[in-house]
Amino acid sequence: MKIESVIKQEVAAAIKLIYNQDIDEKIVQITKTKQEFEGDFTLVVFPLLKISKKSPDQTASDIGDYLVKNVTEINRFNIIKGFLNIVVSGDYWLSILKSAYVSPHYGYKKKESSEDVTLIEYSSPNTNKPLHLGHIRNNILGWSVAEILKASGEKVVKVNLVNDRGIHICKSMLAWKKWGNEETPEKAKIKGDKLVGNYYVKFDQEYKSQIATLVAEGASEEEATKKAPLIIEAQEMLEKWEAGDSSVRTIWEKMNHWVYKGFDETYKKLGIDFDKTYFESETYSLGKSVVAEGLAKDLLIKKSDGSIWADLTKDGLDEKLLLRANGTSVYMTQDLGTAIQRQKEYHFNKQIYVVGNEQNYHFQVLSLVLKKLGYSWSENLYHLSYGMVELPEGKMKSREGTVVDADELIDEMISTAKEISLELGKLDGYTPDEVKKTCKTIALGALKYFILKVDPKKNMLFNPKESIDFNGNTGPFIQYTYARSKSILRKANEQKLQYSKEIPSKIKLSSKETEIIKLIYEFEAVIDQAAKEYSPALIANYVYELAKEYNQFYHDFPILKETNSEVQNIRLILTDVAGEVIKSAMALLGISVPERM
RNA sequence: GGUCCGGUAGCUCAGUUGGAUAGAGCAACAGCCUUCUAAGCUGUGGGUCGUGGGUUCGAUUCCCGCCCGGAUCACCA
Repeated sequence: MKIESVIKQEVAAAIKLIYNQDIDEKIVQITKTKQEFEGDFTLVVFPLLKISKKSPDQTASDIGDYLVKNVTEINRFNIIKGFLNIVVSGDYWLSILKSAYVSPHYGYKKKESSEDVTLIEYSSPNTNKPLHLGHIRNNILGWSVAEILKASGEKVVKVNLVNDRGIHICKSMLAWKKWGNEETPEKAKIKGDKLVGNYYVKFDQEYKSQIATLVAEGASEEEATKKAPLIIEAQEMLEKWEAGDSSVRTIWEKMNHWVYKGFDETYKKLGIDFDKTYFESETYSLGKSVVAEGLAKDLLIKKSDGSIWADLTKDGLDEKLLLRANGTSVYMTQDLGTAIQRQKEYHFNKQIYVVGNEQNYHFQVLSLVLKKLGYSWSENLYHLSYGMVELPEGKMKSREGTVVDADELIDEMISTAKEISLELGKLDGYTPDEVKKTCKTIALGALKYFILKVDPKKNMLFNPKESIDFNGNTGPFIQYTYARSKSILRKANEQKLQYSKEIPSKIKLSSKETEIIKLIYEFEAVIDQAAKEYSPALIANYVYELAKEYNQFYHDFPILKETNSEVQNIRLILTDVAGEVIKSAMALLGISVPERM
């Protein structure tokens, strides 16, 4: 049992004995003791004063005496301003270190997978443009949350829903057909997604100039936007696509194929993957029957033009269109359909959508409509909403060319990592292959950590210059700490300082050592908390704390110079375990740690 | 205007179910390479936790009002 729980129980027992009262364990508040005071756990005694009818200090001292007498793990206590600081014995922490060391996963026990399935959808790209910085946040968030959930014992299915149809793809297709001269990624020597993106931009430029011409000829802006020949042609193309026109479908398949190849490269670079990929071209008509059913049951309303709506005014929202007058579905219809389909397919316990906060309203409506239609699991849908990534100059705008391309960013990070590493002489004696691998590891570590350490729901600022910072609270700092720990162990091995698995049961730990063991001890709880809050940021900030603590520790105590072999042994074991916990924690963020750097 | 989210040091961010003197990093300044790797360590300065009220022994945390910033309120996805 966790030591906190033991203390809680014993405090309750103490109150029963001393003040002869039964209490609700909830009012027993056990927190971690602040660094500047002596102790490991702190009992806040204020809530207990009503029961004890004594002064804070007297109450604390009564309970403290009882604890020391009755709990073997508790050595002593001190009282400061109504806070009872409890000192847990070094032997207890030693035993924690020992059990962590002999367990196969060091820091935490991998839990048995439960039967509950969690579906997590992320990435969900459009196929008309390459991935950018915003997608990176989405992708690594989704992937990391999936890993965290797995670590906390859930069964997770990672899905991607590719938006491969619609007017935006037709725009790229049309521009390619008109001005592309049968260009291919191979001929142009660029990634397929980039090529398709270029034609999307081309379309937009030509379209704008057509609008300008029309406006010059006296049309209103609104008219011109609708009447420009290009947009009409694109719409015709979409209709042909829907009708299954083979020539349009052929171009569509060809260009989408290019894009997928490009996306796969980017995903691979980022180190993310999916268990299943859905395509909107296959799901876009889903949900129609559900809407029809809802209408038949009078849960939805039909307007005079034939369009079908959900009335959400009672929930404080507006009416929401579910089916157009011409019978075609909209975004919401599809999402209703896919949610129901996935429920049938996976019987998921919950489904998480990793989608930007601009769609908060959409997901609010999705849940409500499903509920209205009688699906009780609608409350198990969770929108993991994340904020925008902003640049120092402001928001990313594709029109103004201020979008940060995912591939370019990664490449830039890699070359910067290389520059800095060379400058510091970190890569001396590396083979070209090792150089490449290490720089990639560091660059991705920097990028991923920089993004994941921020609370998802907050908008975040991405400063390209400052993000490639390897000092302080950064991925490379943590990687560096791990590499150092490995280096110590290697050295110890060379010097035949073979440390045994036998941990002496009685040895005095320094306060720094105890701090590190406490952090290791917390790891499992942190994972559970992070899983509950879908928060990689929690893991990130935890592992930083551990790395920092450890860095300070081995600065203060040159382990290999230690003359007492028992102390040296303990420190080497601590080094080993702390390193492995850092590695496990970073793995949950999708960040690998190098053996050397 | 309605709804949702944010506002903590000059900047980027933490802050556990309400607890002690609100914490890191960057930037600035001053030190530390004969240790295992200085991508590091130590120290100094920097705060009316947007603001005004309320609840409480105790509020950055919970409730209400206001101010500022963002998102959204499409027969786009």
